[in-house]
Amino acid sequence: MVPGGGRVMRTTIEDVAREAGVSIATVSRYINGPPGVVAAGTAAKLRAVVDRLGYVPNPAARTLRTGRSRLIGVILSNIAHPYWSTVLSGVEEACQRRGYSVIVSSAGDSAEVENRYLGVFLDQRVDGILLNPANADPATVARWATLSCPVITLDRTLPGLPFGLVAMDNELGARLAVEHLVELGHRRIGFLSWHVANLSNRLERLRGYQDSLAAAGLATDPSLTRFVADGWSDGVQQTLDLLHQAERPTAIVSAASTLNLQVLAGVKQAGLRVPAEISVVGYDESPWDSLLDPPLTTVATPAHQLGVRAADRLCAVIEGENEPGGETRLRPHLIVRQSTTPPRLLATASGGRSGRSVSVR
Amino acid sequence: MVPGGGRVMRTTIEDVAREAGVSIATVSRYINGPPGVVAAGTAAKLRAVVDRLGYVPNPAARTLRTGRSRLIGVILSNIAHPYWSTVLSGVEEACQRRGYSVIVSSAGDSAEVENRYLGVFLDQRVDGILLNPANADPATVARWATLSCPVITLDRTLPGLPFGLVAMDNELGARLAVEHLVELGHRRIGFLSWHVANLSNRLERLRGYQDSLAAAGLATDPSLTRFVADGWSDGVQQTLDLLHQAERPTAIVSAASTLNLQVLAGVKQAGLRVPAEISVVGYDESPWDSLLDPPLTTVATPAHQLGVRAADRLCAVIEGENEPGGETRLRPHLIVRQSTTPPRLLATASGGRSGRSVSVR
DNA sequence: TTGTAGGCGTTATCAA
DNA sequence: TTGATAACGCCTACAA
Repeated sequence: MVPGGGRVMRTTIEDVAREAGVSIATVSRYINGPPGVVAAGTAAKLRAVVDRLGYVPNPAARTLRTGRSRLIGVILSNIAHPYWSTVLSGVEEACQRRGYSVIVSSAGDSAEVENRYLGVFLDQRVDGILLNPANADPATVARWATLSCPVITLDRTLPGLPFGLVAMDNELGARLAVEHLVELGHRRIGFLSWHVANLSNRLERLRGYQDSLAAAGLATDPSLTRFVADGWSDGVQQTLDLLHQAERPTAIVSAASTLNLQVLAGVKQAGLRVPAEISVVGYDESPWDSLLDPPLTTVATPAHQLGVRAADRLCAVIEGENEPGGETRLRPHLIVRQSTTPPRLLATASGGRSGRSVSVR
Repeated sequence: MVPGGGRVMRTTIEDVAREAGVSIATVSRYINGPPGVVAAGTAAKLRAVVDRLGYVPNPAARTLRTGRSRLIGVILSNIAHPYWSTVLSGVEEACQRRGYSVIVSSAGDSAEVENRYLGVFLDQRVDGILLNPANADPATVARWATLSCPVITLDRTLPGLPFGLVAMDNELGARLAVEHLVELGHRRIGFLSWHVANLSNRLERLRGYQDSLAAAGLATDPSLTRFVADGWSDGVQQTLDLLHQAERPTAIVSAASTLNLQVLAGVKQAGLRVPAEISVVGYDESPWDSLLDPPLTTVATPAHQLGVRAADRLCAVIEGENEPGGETRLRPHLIVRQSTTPPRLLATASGGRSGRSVSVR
């Protein structure tokens, strides 16, 4: 049987060689070599033939021969989430620019699924991997450690592994939120985070919160920091708990985009109005933040840019232009909308909310 | 130079053959053939060796030989948009299940970019393509027509081409919206669509609107149907125009997820309250619809499911289980929230909004 | 500057 | 039931 089954036969390097009256080696050199390796006249002739025949090298043959596929594997926790789909669009844009194709997968924050995808990608001989790692157990770490292709992790580190990192400046993000609130006059500021679980990005935001409180001369009351378990209900519950304690906070910082709505729901259930009775700062910019009532003040992170930078770095490593390690940090900025205002005490004294509806972008 | 550069050499079919004391042909048969082609004893031995060595066939070599890559190309208008990222997650899920990998691209609704990606995908020898086609000029259509790999279009047809289609039932979607409003007592119902531009999905929604008006015995007043030009401002403007005419509608149907917010903005600019003074029905379910003020009544479309079905059909075609043509339609359903209510006249008579906050899901 | 030739890892034909 | 072997299309060391 003819290999290739019913598929149309594409033109090969041999067709070009025959048509141009040269050897296939010359064609290959013309295609891949630096300009000048083939004589000017030959090159001109080849250019014409390649154009006319529409020749494109067969990537499978090329991969087989060179061991490089020009494929990049991306493993994200959830491609349907706005944050990650934005990151992905950045990755795709950068890879396209550099001539790589992107294979995607959605691992749902499960180390096991992650591992399965890793296998698929390695089997496909991807040239590099972009990974937003789930919480890593030792077995997984061991597996990742033996990888022979470059990996760059997104958002978080994989502790103990020498991979490059492209992430947000999380300490800065938390600090921006806290400083904004402190400036407004808040003294008791709650902080809601997913269970830290040794994940670097969560640790950093927590540290940013604690450090900036300290810098402002405020004590950290442990009861103001809450860690939420996976799922929808616990975030709401923790927010309620936070608000039901004797001396309740006048503001809350949500430390993750996926917690913003839980915090807001908790505040609503507690019967408090935002921002009159409690200020709320969200994390990450979701497309609906400006549509909420009130529009949410939030720490905006450059997700698209993260994707671009990560892909660029990975391609550079693949092409030997760059060392694999090291970290790139992207700076978030604060978007002040209407969910934050001076705390009631001051608000009353100074005439209330009126001055706070300015939108800084 | 050794091919494969610094990459670790993976175990090949030859390693397995040597280790098991058989020929590579036997190994290949064991790997690919139907069970039973190799003797039971040999199979057992091979299973053990394959396991121990962790052998996985090199996809490049396989592709080179068979002409099949187990790669599927997906061209979407915008992977960062919630609708499309949800579709993509469905595609990815189904492909993963069937052992295919997904290459993504975001073409930004430009036929030119679409074409470039098409080239990239063909060069990569994808086994099939999933495409949400932009508005096609004849040249593009001609190019698509000559394709040798199966294509399934998403959401819209590419007129004149025999590709399979997986799309929503758009007529039904528009009908659900109109019937809901008619039931509430509305008689003048506006309809806002992007310029139809010969795109099948837009035409179908328009027809659904017109037909269901007719079925309800209502005349179609052309001034109630508005077509919006690309961009942000025109949708707002058209909504204003619609509302400023002498006998203004009591309800508006937005015919595209990307128009929902423009309609809402226009209504706001016109100084009308939703739903007291005007009812609004949106299209597609965006994650923020339930967070809007008021929460938006909307025609929800099964985006994830669309991706799953499209990928499944494409894989089936690739594997010869299925004919390439034909269409699959997915049924939307209406989610009634609080942006729709009986028109003022009736509302006053019957006690107003109170009864309408039931959420049907 | 160009050509010859070997081999990358598979699958599939043919013969045994 | 198995083995030997010829491609698949390309890149590159080596020779000319």
